[in-house]
Amino acid sequence: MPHILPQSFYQSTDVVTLAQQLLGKVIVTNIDGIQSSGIITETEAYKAPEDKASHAYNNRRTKRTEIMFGSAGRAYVYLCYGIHHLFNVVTGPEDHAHAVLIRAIEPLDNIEAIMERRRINGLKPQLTAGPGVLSKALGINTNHTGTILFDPKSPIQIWDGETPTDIVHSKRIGIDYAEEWKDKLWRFYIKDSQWISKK
DNA sequence: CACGGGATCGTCT
DNA sequence: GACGATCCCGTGT
Repeated sequence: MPHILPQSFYQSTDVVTLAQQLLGKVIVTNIDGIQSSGIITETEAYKAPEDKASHAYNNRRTKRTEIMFGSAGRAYVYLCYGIHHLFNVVTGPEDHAHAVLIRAIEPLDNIEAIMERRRINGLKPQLTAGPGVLSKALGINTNHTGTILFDPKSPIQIWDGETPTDIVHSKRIGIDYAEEWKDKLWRFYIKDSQWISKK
């Protein structure tokens, strides 16, 4: 039987390994009375304070980044380019501003609702492959920042799933400004999946 | 299929 | 006042 991931899952100090372990897990949302879910197929690790690609680089604490310094297993959702809501999982002990950006999912339950939210009719990668579109597909927005992911009563939860056999490691997307940190192979995706934002 | 650019707004300087 | 941890659509090949 599948079970919800406990808070202890998120508490590891090794965010790079956690990003890989999240592949195959299942995000379940219960938002506006509609339940839907998807299998995580692509992730990226962000490791403040040293990681220049992280919003919390150099332990920069602002109203926006504060949640990343809190306890593990909560959602960090922020607005990107004024349009897209990007969903992250906060990991590590308190005061370690680690997070995993979820970049793509494979639609699982209530695909009708997912297609309706996306205004796309058809099961193709553009439906849920990409950090902005997966949030839209599951109904996630910035108001969900702080949501506890290990509570079955929460609007966003993450459940156990099938562990993938082959994982591809690659550079993170869209962080060219991060100098030496831009070349870290901290983006991970399931090799055989078609639900990937970019090969 | 590769590219180039516009959309759009909260956040931080 | 500038700029994104993006996406989509238009153009040209």
